[in-house]
This record gives sequence, structure tokens and C-alpha cells, in this order.
Amino acid sequence: MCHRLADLLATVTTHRKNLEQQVLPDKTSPHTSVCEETSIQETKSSPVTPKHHSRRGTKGNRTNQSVHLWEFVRDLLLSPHKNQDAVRWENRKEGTFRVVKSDMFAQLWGEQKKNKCMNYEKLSRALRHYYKSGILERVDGRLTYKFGKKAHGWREDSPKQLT
DNA sequence: CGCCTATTTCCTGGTT
DNA sequence: AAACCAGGAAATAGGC
Repeated sequence: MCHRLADLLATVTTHRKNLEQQVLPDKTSPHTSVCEETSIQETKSSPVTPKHHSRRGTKGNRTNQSVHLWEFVRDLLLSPHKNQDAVRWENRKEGTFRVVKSDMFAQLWGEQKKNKCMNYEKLSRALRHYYKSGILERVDGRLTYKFGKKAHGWREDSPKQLT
């Protein structure tokens, strides 16, 4: 849920996260709606058919289906397909990449997660969490990140796993 | 149901 | 001044 619009209106005076404000019976808004921002609602009849892995094949198909953020970014980098200039390699060998269009970058992630309220601020926070786990490493320069030791599958000559 | 992980959401404050 | 970056906290969502 990402509709705190009512909150904003109510918290005009105090902006302290305390005060248990669990009383929000205000249903004055018939369609609180999600946080519609960019009214770009193309997809409707667009052929977004992923058309691959139709769940099955070898039995163990339950290990993961959620696609982690870093994998999503890696796949975006690896396929000039969708990635409309949202993110680009800075140095493929090093594993550094740069977010060119932060808005679209967040847009794409939002689509993937079916979250209309995604934005770069929140996406970048999730990315920052990766520094601690070693999936990403910090590098200087705005909008630039680097794959860490725990990330795999992004090298040009990487058969797959292999630390 | 509870625990756990991977984000997601929010926020304060600093930097470019 | 608008966009970013840094993290801490707390809330969620899905899996097990």
C-alpha cells in the first residue's frame, strides 16, 4: 500500500513520525488510488509477453521467483532490449554502471514489481542496502554503482556462478 | 501463526 | 534549488 495521501493532508502541522495515528477511518476519498504520478499508462494492449520459462521444466521450480533487484539490474544491463537508456555500463570489466535515466529506471523496476509508486529515491535506498551485503560496492560519482563480490552473472565471460 | 529476508516507505541531514 | 547520497527505523510482502 502506498497511499498515505490522506496522511499528508493530516500531518500538515506535525511531521513527527510518532503519535500513533492508527485512526484513519476517513474514507472521504472514494478512490484513494495509488500514488499516480506519471500518467503514462501505455501498456494496455502492448505485447509485453515475456514468453519464456512457463514455470516447469526441471522439477525444482520453487527456489525463487521473485527476481531480486540486483538481478533485475544485471539483466537490464545485459539486454539492450527494454533498457531504453535507463542504465548503462560505465566499465563492463570493472562491473561499474551508471543510471542514465533515474526516472525510467525506477519506472521499469516498478513495473517488474507491480508497484506504481516506485521512484529513484526508494530504489536507490534498496541499492544502498546492497553495500552491506557485498552485492554492490560503493564508487564515487553520482548515479554510478558497481557489482560486488556477491554479484555474479554480469561478466562478459562468466559461465555462471563461480563466486 | 511466527520467523526471516528482501525490499519498501519515510525521514533527517548532508552534498553536488 | 533540484537531484542525489547516507543510513537508521519501521513496515510490508512472500516464503517456509
